[in-house]
Amino acid sequence: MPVTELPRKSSRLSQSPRAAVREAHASPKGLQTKAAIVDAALGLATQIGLEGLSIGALAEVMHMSKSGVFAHFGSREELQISVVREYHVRFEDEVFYPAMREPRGLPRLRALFANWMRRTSAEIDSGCLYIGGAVEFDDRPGPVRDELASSVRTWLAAMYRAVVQAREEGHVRADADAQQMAFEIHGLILALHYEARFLKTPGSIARANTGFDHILARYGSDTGAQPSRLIHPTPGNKE
Amino acid sequence: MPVTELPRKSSRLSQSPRAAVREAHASPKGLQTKAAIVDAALGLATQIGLEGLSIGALAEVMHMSKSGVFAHFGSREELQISVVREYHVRFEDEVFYPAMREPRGLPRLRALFANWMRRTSAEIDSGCLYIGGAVEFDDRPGPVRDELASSVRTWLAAMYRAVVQAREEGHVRADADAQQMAFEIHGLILALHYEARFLKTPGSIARANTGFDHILARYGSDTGAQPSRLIHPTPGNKE
DNA sequence: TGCAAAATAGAACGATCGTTCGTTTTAATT
DNA sequence: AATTAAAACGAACGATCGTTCTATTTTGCA
Repeated sequence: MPVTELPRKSSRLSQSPRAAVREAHASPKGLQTKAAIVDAALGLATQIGLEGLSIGALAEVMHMSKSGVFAHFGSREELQISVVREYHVRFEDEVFYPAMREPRGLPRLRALFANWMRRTSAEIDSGCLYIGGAVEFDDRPGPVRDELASSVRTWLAAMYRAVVQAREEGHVRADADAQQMAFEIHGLILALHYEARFLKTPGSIARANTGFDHILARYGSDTGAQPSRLIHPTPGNKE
Repeated sequence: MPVTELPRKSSRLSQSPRAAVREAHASPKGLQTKAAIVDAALGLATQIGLEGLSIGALAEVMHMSKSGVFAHFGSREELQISVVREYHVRFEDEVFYPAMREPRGLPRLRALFANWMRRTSAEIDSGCLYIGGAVEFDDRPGPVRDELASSVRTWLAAMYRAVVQAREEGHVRADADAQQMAFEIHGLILALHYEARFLKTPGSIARANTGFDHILARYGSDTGAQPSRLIHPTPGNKE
């Protein structure tokens, strides 16, 4: 299974030709307000979903006319794609790149999960676009779904790679199934989002952290398996 | 934390007064077509979501007029609630009650998970209302959200109860945290739904089953921890 | 078989949606 | 300061939404 490296500025480089042409003729002011629109759109989309995101509501938030907002994207679909790309960039900056400063192996894997947890915990109020978008575009083919799936796969591949490296470093058992381990970790994040955001079950954050410890204990090499504490323990885990 | 028993005919008994009055004057034919409408609506809702469910599309599927369909419910919201109730009833019949025939403790817990897995596997094509609805009604208060959350909580409480009973029977460690165990199991189902339905990752079903074995191995009492095989192994787990 | 009631149809409503078009205002450049 | 292009506006479009109303058909019961 091929796992590609997360490119630093992939979001900007991989834009559709249409948007690229559009921005080639754009003036600084245009780019600035477009960025502001995308920012507001991201805020709306994480709350009411990518499908619920309407240009009318977005225009109202921006104190602009519908057509004024619309002109920056050319279609609602292009707006949705821009929102997904923006989310992807922020996710990278907040979760992926900071963890890359940790040494390969268990420290980096811990940092990836800790950062992921911190972001998901914050998203208990706002909502996660990768989770919400997955449900909305389950069986709705098209460029928005492709963009979403591509972003998520890139992130999960990074997680998988960290597990493989931890195995190479001898921090997890040599016979550990990296895909299996990444799958179980993914489940913890999803359960946290579901139970904390929808059901509002108290203690979900602590349970996700504990679940990660359990996974590490299971797959940890018999030699250097510390009692496993998170790099950056989130304050307020007890509730 | 109180865990209530799943009442056998709760769905019929707990209907809103408005719908109850309506059906008090209903003729057999009316109830019959209403059931058919709810059935079709459930099919649509699992695919495009409860929010995407429109009366117009539903009427087209039913070969009826919009107003004809509408009259059975009085509002779109009441239709959505009916769909959630129907989903709840089917979930009970398919997942919960069959497992109750298994003896308390580990066998029943295994059966609950196996049935849950079987249903979620089938829903890779159709979609799960409990998962999709949770995302759609994350922060959208109202009776639909209440109905959804109530149903899910009832089911998760049943799962929790099975874990507690397995602990009482000595099938899992006496110091095991039942809420924690139920949380981790829930995560496996969510990861399966996400990776199989949205990302179409091969092997997800097998990974969910393996994850359950890992959880049982972790929490299993040192005495009677069999190598853990599922009651009803789903055919085609390898892919 | 006749009669009342329930079930369904059909048309129309106000609202909102994404989108288009022509115009006007604003910004960037010479 | 003048010129040109980009940005924003405002009105309107066709479509679809949930809902309401009245009329018609169908059903269940005496």
